[in-house]
Amino acid sequence: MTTRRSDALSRERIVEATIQILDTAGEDGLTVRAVTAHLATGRGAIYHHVAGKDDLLAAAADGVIGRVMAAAADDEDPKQAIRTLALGIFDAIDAHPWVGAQLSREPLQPAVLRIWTGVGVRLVRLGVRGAALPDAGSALVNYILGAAAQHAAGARRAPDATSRQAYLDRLAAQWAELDTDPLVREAASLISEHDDREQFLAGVDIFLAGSVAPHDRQVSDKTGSQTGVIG
Amino acid sequence: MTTRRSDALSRERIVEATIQILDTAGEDGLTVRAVTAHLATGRGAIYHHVAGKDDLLAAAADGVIGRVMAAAADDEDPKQAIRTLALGIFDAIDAHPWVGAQLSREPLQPAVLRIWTGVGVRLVRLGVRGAALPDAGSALVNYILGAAAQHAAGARRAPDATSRQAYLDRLAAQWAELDTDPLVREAASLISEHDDREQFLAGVDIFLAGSVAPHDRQVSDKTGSQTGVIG
DNA sequence: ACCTGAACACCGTTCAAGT
DNA sequence: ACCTGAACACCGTTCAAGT
Repeated sequence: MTTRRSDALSRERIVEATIQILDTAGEDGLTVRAVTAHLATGRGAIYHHVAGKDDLLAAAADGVIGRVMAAAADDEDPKQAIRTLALGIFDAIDAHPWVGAQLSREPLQPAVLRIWTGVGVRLVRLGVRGAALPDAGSALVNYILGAAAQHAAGARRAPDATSRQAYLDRLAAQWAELDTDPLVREAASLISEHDDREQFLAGVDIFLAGSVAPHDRQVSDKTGSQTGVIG
Repeated sequence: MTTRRSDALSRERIVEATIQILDTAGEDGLTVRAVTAHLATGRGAIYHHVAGKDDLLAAAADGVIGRVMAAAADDEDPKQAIRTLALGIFDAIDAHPWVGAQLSREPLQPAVLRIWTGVGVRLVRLGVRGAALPDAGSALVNYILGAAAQHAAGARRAPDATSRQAYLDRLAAQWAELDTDPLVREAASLISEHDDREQFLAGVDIFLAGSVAPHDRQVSDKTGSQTGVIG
């Protein structure tokens, strides 16, 4: 009674099925049983093509991010190019919330390396050089990944506009309750009016401004004592 | 043969046991069975005091972050106060890597609200006001959470100095392979020499520089079309 | 009211048996 | 070489029965 298989199994077809299931049923809905049922095969069949569930999730995220990076138009203005890239990642995670959680799970996965590279080349074009490049790169990448994960988690809990509003009101109320400072309370009231995408872009601009501005770094001796030097 | 219970069960004792298990056995080692065995009670006993495993993880993370926020010394210089707070969170996540993953999972959880508040009050003290406050706050919070999650994930995979070095070499090699730009390759070679804690602080300083510097924000009409206005 | 632990409805992964 | 699906070793959560 299951749909008959038309093609042989392959890593690509398995990953494609995984993305479809994640988009439809969410992260909790991704089970090996669901994937193999979708492909009309036995539960153990996929283990000939993928290492396991972790590999499956990383490959699915790379499928989504890979398309974004390939499609990202490269503006002549390097700042604008970085904004476009960041927004592309944001929109992709908005459309596929499970990617947001996945990118925070493993720094070495292909999708994250793609983002590092995309950000890296554009920062070079912006004129960032030497030791400032890894610093600015990690700042921007970590901000993008952090914001995307938080937005995706929020989108997962409150998918439609009404529940989103209720969610934000609850957040604003809780926050206002925590602090009596009138300025903080005012900021809390602004939460329910904000647009996630706008706010995300505002953060990108803050990091861009900070990356080109000369900043008063303190000497490293004073702060880098606990973890110490590696090796 | 199990150790006899000396006290009655309570939410605090359950959360304390959860933190101990997470620190010892990692996130994969946290099972309801492990918690109840540690407390020498039946598997279903904890459900009288906590909602479930999600609640348990959120409460454990709040336990760790709550202590950090309470202990964070408040420097008179508002920039230094922000650096101290960020480093406190970073160090806590370095010591308890599972917290890094947990904070990215749910924006409304107590631990994340604590961080929002701590960052918010210090930004006000720095002179950030009005609409710039939520923008700067979300930028900093999302950067802290993103960087902490990435660092924690790396620390989980490579706990000691030797495996960390091998890990970074592999990352640098993969990155250099992806791009032929000599400047990017040079940046990739710098990866294996960097210190995570130093780089984290450099990112905080970039953010601080960008928050006080006037930056060339573009008009919102041009970018905020997809998600649209809420409500 | 709180605790117990068997039972339930699931998981990911393995592996002998087939093609 | 690839696929099948039963079997294995786990999960989180529920709930009748006890105290």
